[in-house]
Amino acid sequence: MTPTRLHKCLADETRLLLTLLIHAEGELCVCEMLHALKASQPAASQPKVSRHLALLRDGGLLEDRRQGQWVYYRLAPDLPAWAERLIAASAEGAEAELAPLQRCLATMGNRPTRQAACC
Amino acid sequence: MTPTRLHKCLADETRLLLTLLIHAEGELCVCEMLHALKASQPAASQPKVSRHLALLRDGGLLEDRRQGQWVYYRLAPDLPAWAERLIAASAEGAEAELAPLQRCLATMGNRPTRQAACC
DNA sequence: GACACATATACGCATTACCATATATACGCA
DNA sequence: TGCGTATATATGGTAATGCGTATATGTGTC
Repeated sequence: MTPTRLHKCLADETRLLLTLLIHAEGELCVCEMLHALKASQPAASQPKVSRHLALLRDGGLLEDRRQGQWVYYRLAPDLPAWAERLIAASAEGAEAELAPLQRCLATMGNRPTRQAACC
Repeated sequence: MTPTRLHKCLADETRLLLTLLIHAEGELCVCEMLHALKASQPAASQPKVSRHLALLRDGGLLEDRRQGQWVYYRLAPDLPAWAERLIAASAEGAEAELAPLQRCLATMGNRPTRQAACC
Protein backbone atom coordinates (compact mmCIF):
# COMPACT_ATOMS: atom_id res chain seq x y z
CA MET A 1 0.00 0.00 0.00
CA THR A 2 1.30 3.41 -0.97
CA PRO A 3 -0.07 6.81 0.10
CA THR A 4 -0.89 7.81 -3.45
CA ARG A 5 -2.86 4.63 -4.01
CA LEU A 6 -4.71 5.04 -0.75
CA HIS A 7 -5.58 8.63 -1.59
CA LYS A 8 -6.85 7.57 -4.99
CA CYS A 9 -9.06 5.03 -3.26
CA LEU A 10 -10.53 7.66 -0.96
CA ALA A 11 -10.72 10.49 -3.49
CA ASP A 12 -14.28 9.61 -4.42
CA GLU A 13 -17.17 10.44 -2.13
CA THR A 14 -18.81 7.04 -2.54
CA ARG A 15 -15.63 5.09 -1.91
CA LEU A 16 -14.76 7.26 1.07
CA LEU A 17 -18.13 6.69 2.69
CA LEU A 18 -18.05 2.94 2.02
CA THR A 19 -14.57 2.66 3.48
CA LEU A 20 -15.42 4.70 6.55
CA LEU A 21 -18.61 2.75 7.07
CA ILE A 22 -16.63 -0.48 7.06
CA HIS A 23 -14.02 1.12 9.29
CA ALA A 24 -16.74 1.97 11.79
CA GLU A 25 -18.73 -1.25 11.58
CA GLY A 26 -16.00 -3.81 11.08
CA GLU A 27 -17.60 -5.87 8.35
CA LEU A 28 -20.55 -5.22 6.05
CA CYS A 29 -22.19 -6.95 3.13
CA VAL A 30 -23.01 -5.19 -0.12
CA CYS A 31 -26.74 -4.95 0.55
CA GLU A 32 -26.12 -3.28 3.90
CA MET A 33 -23.80 -0.76 2.32
CA LEU A 34 -26.22 -0.09 -0.49
CA HIS A 35 -28.99 0.50 2.02
CA ALA A 36 -26.87 2.84 4.14
CA LEU A 37 -25.50 4.74 1.18
CA LYS A 38 -28.98 5.69 0.05
CA ALA A 39 -29.18 7.95 3.06
CA SER A 40 -26.86 10.34 1.25
CA GLN A 41 -27.26 9.12 -2.34
CA PRO A 42 -30.90 8.14 -2.84
CA ALA A 43 -30.22 7.11 -6.43
CA ALA A 44 -27.27 4.85 -5.56
CA SER A 45 -27.44 1.60 -7.50
CA GLN A 46 -26.13 -1.87 -6.70
CA PRO A 47 -23.70 -1.92 -9.65
CA LYS A 48 -22.29 1.39 -8.53
CA VAL A 49 -21.59 0.11 -5.03
CA SER A 50 -20.21 -3.15 -6.37
CA ARG A 51 -17.89 -1.40 -8.79
CA HIS A 52 -16.47 0.90 -6.13
CA LEU A 53 -15.99 -1.99 -3.73
CA ALA A 54 -14.12 -3.89 -6.42
CA LEU A 55 -11.85 -0.89 -6.89
CA LEU A 56 -11.15 -0.73 -3.18
CA ARG A 57 -10.45 -4.45 -3.06
CA ASP A 58 -8.17 -4.34 -6.09
CA GLY A 59 -6.47 -1.32 -4.54
CA GLY A 60 -5.57 -3.46 -1.55
CA LEU A 61 -7.72 -1.56 0.91
CA LEU A 62 -10.48 -4.12 1.39
CA GLU A 63 -10.85 -7.85 1.55
CA ASP A 64 -14.01 -9.78 0.85
CA ARG A 65 -15.39 -13.13 1.85
CA ARG A 66 -18.45 -14.86 0.59
CA GLN A 67 -20.90 -16.44 3.01
CA GLY A 68 -23.82 -18.03 1.25
CA GLN A 69 -25.51 -15.46 -0.93
CA TRP A 70 -23.73 -12.58 0.72
CA VAL A 71 -20.33 -11.08 0.24
CA TYR A 72 -18.82 -9.30 3.21
CA TYR A 73 -16.16 -6.64 2.97
CA ARG A 74 -13.73 -5.58 5.67
CA LEU A 75 -10.52 -3.56 5.83
CA ALA A 76 -7.46 -5.50 4.72
CA PRO A 77 -5.85 -6.85 7.89
CA ASP A 78 -2.31 -6.08 6.79
CA LEU A 79 -2.69 -2.33 6.37
CA PRO A 80 0.31 -0.42 7.70
CA ALA A 81 -0.20 1.68 10.82
CA TRP A 82 0.03 4.95 8.95
CA ALA A 83 -2.81 3.84 6.67
CA GLU A 84 -5.05 3.12 9.61
CA ARG A 85 -4.24 6.49 11.09
CA LEU A 86 -4.98 8.11 7.76
CA ILE A 87 -8.35 6.43 7.61
CA ALA A 88 -9.10 7.39 11.19
CA ALA A 89 -8.30 11.02 10.40
CA SER A 90 -10.62 10.86 7.40
CA ALA A 91 -13.33 9.43 9.58
CA GLU A 92 -13.04 12.37 11.89
CA GLY A 93 -13.25 14.85 9.06
CA ALA A 94 -16.23 13.08 7.53
CA GLU A 95 -18.14 12.43 10.73
CA ALA A 96 -21.01 14.67 9.70
CA GLU A 97 -21.50 12.82 6.42
CA LEU A 98 -20.96 9.41 7.92
CA ALA A 99 -23.36 9.63 10.86
CA PRO A 100 -26.56 9.58 8.78
CA LEU A 101 -25.39 6.43 6.99
CA GLN A 102 -24.73 4.72 10.30
CA ARG A 103 -28.15 5.72 11.60
CA CYS A 104 -29.73 4.45 8.40
CA LEU A 105 -27.88 1.18 8.75
CA ALA A 106 -28.92 0.78 12.37
CA THR A 107 -32.59 0.91 11.43
CA MET A 108 -32.26 -1.44 8.48
CA GLY A 109 -34.58 -4.42 8.67
CA ASN A 110 -33.77 -7.92 7.44
CA ARG A 111 -30.02 -7.65 7.79
CA PRO A 112 -28.33 -10.90 6.89
CA THR A 113 -27.27 -12.96 9.87
CA ARG A 114 -23.54 -13.10 10.12
CA GLN A 115 -21.43 -16.09 10.98
CA ALA A 116 -17.85 -16.20 12.01
CA ALA A 117 -15.46 -16.64 9.11
CA CYS A 118 -14.20 -19.98 10.35
CA CYS A 119 -16.50 -23.05 10.24
CA MET B 1 -11.86 21.49 3.73
CA THR B 2 -13.54 18.14 3.25
CA PRO B 3 -11.87 14.71 3.32
CA THR B 4 -12.81 13.96 -0.27
CA ARG B 5 -11.29 17.21 -1.46
CA LEU B 6 -8.15 16.60 0.52
CA HIS B 7 -7.80 13.09 -0.87
CA LYS B 8 -8.25 14.39 -4.41
CA CYS B 9 -5.45 16.86 -3.72
CA LEU B 10 -3.12 14.12 -2.56
CA ALA B 11 -4.18 11.46 -5.08
CA ASP B 12 -1.45 12.47 -7.50
CA GLU B 13 2.16 11.53 -6.89
CA THR B 14 3.49 14.97 -7.78
CA ARG B 15 0.99 16.82 -5.60
CA LEU B 16 1.56 14.43 -2.72
CA LEU B 17 5.31 14.97 -2.81
CA LEU B 18 4.99 18.74 -3.11
CA THR B 19 2.60 18.84 -0.18
CA LEU B 20 4.76 16.62 1.99
CA LEU B 21 7.84 18.60 1.09
CA ILE B 22 6.13 21.78 2.24
CA HIS B 23 4.83 19.98 5.31
CA ALA B 24 8.40 19.03 6.18
CA GLU B 25 10.12 22.29 5.30
CA GLY B 26 7.51 24.83 6.31
CA GLU B 27 7.68 27.10 3.30
CA LEU B 28 9.19 26.65 -0.13
CA CYS B 29 9.31 28.59 -3.36
CA VAL B 30 8.53 27.10 -6.74
CA CYS B 31 12.11 26.87 -7.90
CA GLU B 32 13.10 24.98 -4.77
CA MET B 33 10.29 22.51 -5.26
CA LEU B 34 11.10 22.09 -8.91
CA HIS B 35 14.70 21.38 -8.02
CA ALA B 36 13.77 18.86 -5.32
CA LEU B 37 11.15 17.15 -7.45
CA LYS B 38 13.69 16.33 -10.12
CA ALA B 39 15.22 13.88 -7.69
CA SER B 40 12.29 11.58 -8.39
CA GLN B 41 11.02 13.04 -11.67
CA PRO B 42 14.01 14.12 -13.73
CA ALA B 43 11.75 15.38 -16.51
CA ALA B 44 9.59 17.52 -14.23
CA SER B 45 8.89 20.91 -15.79
CA GLN B 46 8.15 24.27 -14.24
CA PRO B 47 4.63 24.50 -15.70
CA LYS B 48 3.86 21.09 -14.28
CA VAL B 49 4.88 22.13 -10.77
CA SER B 50 3.07 25.43 -11.08
CA ARG B 51 -0.12 23.81 -12.25
CA HIS B 52 -0.18 21.31 -9.41
CA LEU B 53 0.56 24.02 -6.88
CA ALA B 54 -2.32 26.07 -8.25
CA LEU B 55 -4.60 23.05 -7.83
CA LEU B 56 -3.49 22.64 -4.24
CA ARG B 57 -3.99 26.34 -3.55
CA ASP B 58 -7.43 26.38 -5.17
CA GLY B 59 -8.27 23.24 -3.22
CA GLY B 60 -7.62 25.14 -0.02
CA LEU B 61 -4.62 23.12 1.03
CA LEU B 62 -1.90 25.69 0.36
CA GLU B 63 -1.44 29.42 0.57
CA ASP B 64 1.05 31.44 -1.38
CA ARG B 65 2.80 34.74 -0.92
CA ARG B 66 4.95 36.61 -3.33
CA GLN B 67 8.24 38.07 -2.24
CA GLY B 68 10.04 39.82 -5.02
CA GLN B 69 10.49 37.44 -7.89
CA TRP B 70 9.64 34.42 -5.83
CA VAL B 71 6.37 32.89 -4.77
CA TYR B 72 6.41 30.90 -1.56
CA TYR B 73 3.92 28.20 -0.73
CA ARG B 74 2.99 26.92 2.72
CA LEU B 75 0.20 24.83 4.20
CA ALA B 76 -2.99 26.79 4.78
CA PRO B 77 -2.92 27.88 8.42
CA ASP B 78 -6.58 27.12 9.05
CA LEU B 79 -6.48 23.42 8.23
CA PRO B 80 -8.55 21.37 10.67
CA ALA B 81 -6.69 19.09 13.06
CA TRP B 82 -7.81 15.93 11.28
CA ALA B 83 -6.34 17.24 8.02
CA GLU B 84 -2.96 17.82 9.62
CA ARG B 85 -3.06 14.33 11.09
CA LEU B 86 -3.98 12.94 7.69
CA ILE B 87 -1.04 14.70 6.09
CA ALA B 88 1.27 13.50 8.85
CA ALA B 89 0.13 9.93 8.27
CA SER B 90 0.79 10.32 4.55
CA ALA B 91 4.24 11.66 5.32
CA GLU B 92 5.01 8.56 7.29
CA GLY B 93 3.82 6.28 4.53
CA ALA B 94 5.79 8.20 1.91
CA GLU B 95 8.97 8.68 3.88
CA ALA B 96 11.00 6.56 1.49
CA GLU B 97 9.94 8.65 -1.51
CA LEU B 98 10.22 11.94 0.30
CA ALA B 99 13.70 11.58 1.77
CA PRO B 100 15.57 11.82 -1.57
CA LEU B 101 13.76 15.05 -2.38
CA GLN B 102 14.76 16.54 0.95
CA ARG B 103 18.34 15.51 0.45
CA CYS B 104 18.30 17.02 -3.02
CA LEU B 105 16.85 20.24 -1.62
CA ALA B 106 19.47 20.40 1.09
CA THR B 107 22.27 20.41 -1.44
CA MET B 108 20.65 22.96 -3.71
CA GLY B 109 22.82 25.96 -4.43
CA ASN B 110 21.56 29.50 -4.90
CA ARG B 111 18.41 29.16 -2.83
CA PRO B 112 16.55 32.45 -2.59
CA THR B 113 17.01 34.25 0.69
CA ARG B 114 13.85 34.31 2.64
CA GLN B 115 12.38 37.22 4.54
CA ALA B 116 9.64 37.22 7.12
CA ALA B 117 6.19 37.75 5.68
CA CYS B 118 5.59 40.98 7.54
CA CYS B 119 7.44 44.20 6.61
C1' DG C 1 -33.88 -28.01 -13.62
C1' DA C 2 -36.42 -23.61 -12.65
C1' DC C 3 -36.73 -19.71 -10.05
C1' DA C 4 -35.43 -15.87 -6.79
C1' DC C 5 -32.06 -13.30 -4.69
C1' DA C 6 -27.33 -11.18 -4.10
C1' DT C 7 -23.49 -9.65 -6.39
C1' DA C 8 -20.37 -8.84 -10.33
C1' DT C 9 -19.12 -7.48 -14.92
C1' DA C 10 -19.61 -5.44 -19.77
C1' DC C 11 -20.65 -1.68 -22.71
C1' DG C 12 -21.24 2.96 -24.39
C1' DC C 13 -20.92 7.57 -23.14
C1' DA C 14 -19.75 12.00 -20.92
C1' DT C 15 -16.57 14.16 -18.05
C1' DT C 16 -12.43 14.96 -15.98
C1' DA C 17 -7.36 14.69 -15.28
C1' DC C 18 -2.76 14.90 -16.71
C1' DC C 19 0.77 16.28 -19.80
C1' DA C 20 3.96 18.79 -23.17
C1' DT C 21 4.55 22.77 -25.54
C1' DA C 22 4.03 27.49 -26.27
C1' DT C 23 3.08 31.88 -24.52
C1' DA C 24 1.92 35.38 -21.08
C1' DT C 25 2.60 37.92 -16.77
C1' DA C 26 5.20 39.88 -12.86
C1' DC C 27 9.27 41.57 -10.84
C1' DG C 28 14.17 43.46 -10.41
C1' DC C 29 17.66 45.86 -12.47
C1' DA C 30 20.25 48.53 -15.66
C1' DT D 1 12.57 51.31 -21.59
C1' DG D 2 14.49 46.83 -22.32
C1' DC D 3 16.26 42.49 -20.61
C1' DG D 4 16.63 38.36 -17.57
C1' DT D 5 14.59 35.54 -14.16
C1' DA D 6 10.59 33.44 -11.85
C1' DT D 7 6.07 32.01 -12.19
C1' DA D 8 1.52 31.39 -14.32
C1' DT D 9 -1.80 30.29 -17.86
C1' DA D 10 -3.55 28.68 -22.49
C1' DT D 11 -4.01 25.06 -25.94
C1' DG D 12 -4.66 20.68 -27.74
C1' DG D 13 -4.23 15.81 -27.31
C1' DT D 14 -4.63 11.41 -24.80
C1' DA D 15 -5.82 8.62 -21.05
C1' DA D 16 -8.37 7.65 -16.99
C1' DT D 17 -12.68 7.97 -14.32
C1' DG D 18 -17.50 7.62 -13.16
C1' DC D 19 -22.10 6.46 -14.45
C1' DG D 20 -26.48 4.16 -16.15
C1' DT D 21 -28.23 0.28 -18.24
C1' DA D 22 -28.10 -4.29 -19.46
C1' DT D 23 -26.51 -8.74 -18.59
C1' DA D 24 -23.85 -12.40 -16.37
C1' DT D 25 -22.44 -15.20 -12.39
C1' DG D 26 -23.11 -17.47 -8.09
C1' DT D 27 -26.01 -19.39 -4.34
C1' DG D 28 -30.19 -21.30 -1.99
C1' DT D 29 -34.73 -23.44 -2.46
C1' DC D 30 -38.24 -25.97 -4.40
